[in-house]
Amino acid sequence: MPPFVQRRPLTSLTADALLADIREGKWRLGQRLPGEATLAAQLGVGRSTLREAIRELAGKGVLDSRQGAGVFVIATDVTEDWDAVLRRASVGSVIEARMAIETEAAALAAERRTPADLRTINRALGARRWCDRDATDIAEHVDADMVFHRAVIVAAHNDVLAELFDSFVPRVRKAMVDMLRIRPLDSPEDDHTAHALLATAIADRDPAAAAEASRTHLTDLKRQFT
Amino acid sequence: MPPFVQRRPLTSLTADALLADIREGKWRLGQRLPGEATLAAQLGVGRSTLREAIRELAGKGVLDSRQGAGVFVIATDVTEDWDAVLRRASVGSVIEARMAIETEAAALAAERRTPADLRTINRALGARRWCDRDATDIAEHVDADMVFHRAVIVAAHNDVLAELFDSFVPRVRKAMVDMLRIRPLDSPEDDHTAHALLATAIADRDPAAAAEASRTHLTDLKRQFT
DNA sequence: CCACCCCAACACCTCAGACAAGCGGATGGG
DNA sequence: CCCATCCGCTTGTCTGAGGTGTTGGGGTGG
Repeated sequence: MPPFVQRRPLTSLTADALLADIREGKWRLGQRLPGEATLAAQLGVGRSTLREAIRELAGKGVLDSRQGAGVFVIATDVTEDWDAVLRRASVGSVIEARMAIETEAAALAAERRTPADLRTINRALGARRWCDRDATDIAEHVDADMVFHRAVIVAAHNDVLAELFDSFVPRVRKAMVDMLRIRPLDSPEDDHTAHALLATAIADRDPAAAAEASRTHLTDLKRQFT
Repeated sequence: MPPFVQRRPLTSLTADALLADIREGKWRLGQRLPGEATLAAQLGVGRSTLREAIRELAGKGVLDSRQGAGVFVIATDVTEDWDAVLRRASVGSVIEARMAIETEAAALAAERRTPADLRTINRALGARRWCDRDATDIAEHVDADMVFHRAVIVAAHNDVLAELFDSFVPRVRKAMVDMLRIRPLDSPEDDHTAHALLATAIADRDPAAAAEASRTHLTDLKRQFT
């Protein structure tokens, strides 16, 4: 019997069916799915179609297929959209989270920074200062600031912290641009000094000072937002 | 660290190659990609392989293919699946990130905790102790531990930190269960004392002590994993 | 009895080819 | 100028074949 008319590709429908089965616990977390041939026959689709459906779920992080072993469930649900959380949260909450990440990263960076990391940080610091004095575009200021902070995070050599920071960038960037448009920094010179202090602490391999410098800077930042 | 180059399915490599091309702007947002046959020839892979790579990127929300029309770029960057990052990251990195979040949250909790928060924390602490002494299932121990730590995070009254912690739970939970199965805690009593110390610091509204207690506990934890 | 090695069955991976289904521009009639 | 139709190109789906990696069981030596 030919299938009913369907506007959506069979691949997509198959992926939905599989996800529904996984959600209702037909196959548990970490468990192996039936073989391609078996599953394709059960669902009444061709092997290619099933394979593409599996790929789609693999892209979503639900399935993982290992050659020779089988296809395994690695998540029972699609993860919540992280951007949505950040949009919903207040600026204060985001800065607090940023403080948690950046102070820790600053301390780690002081311990782990390589000469190359140091060069990147100092170059970013220089660009940042140049922007402070000459550039007129506020967005450019903020971007230069982000580049510097990201260089610090990278020097910590921790992928999780780096990824967290990257998630925060768009939200923080927008908030900072909006704020600076309304009320510019009281003292650009002090702002630069705070950043230079952080860079120096990292160069000196002084974790405590680096964390301290990062914390005071972000505390000031938060005060401006409230 | 795992080997830098490891045998990966051609499908996955192809998906990465496409994503790299998109990121560097070879094809712009909303633009149509070359036809499957053309692209497959260019990349030197079979059409099925290319199709599965496209399907994988479609699952990530980067590409969208419409029958008869072509394949289109619908996002130039992939909001990296958070779970995927945590799976790929080392346990050490995850614990370091956890340290960043929990020490900050502990300090905030000490300032903001309500009487209700305190009750929840103490109840979780009690359940945790009970598990230490009577329960036999390792997973039950770990779950009780997670409940306690989550109660602390909730007391910080910061949605972003709470959401971050929740993202970490599955990964950390699995790692802890695996580890405890191989090598149980040296001293369950000391472990309980460390947690009780944290609860007391929060009750006393002492941010520095709370952060300190949280940090020492997680440092010990990290030591066991390395 | 245990530890180790070997191998065959099984699983996914990759390719090639064929035909169906759908979109979009070109075409030609009104 | 408008619109219905046609045709070329694109993706969708299926099938069959051969390749590669994993796993677990049986045989062997200690």
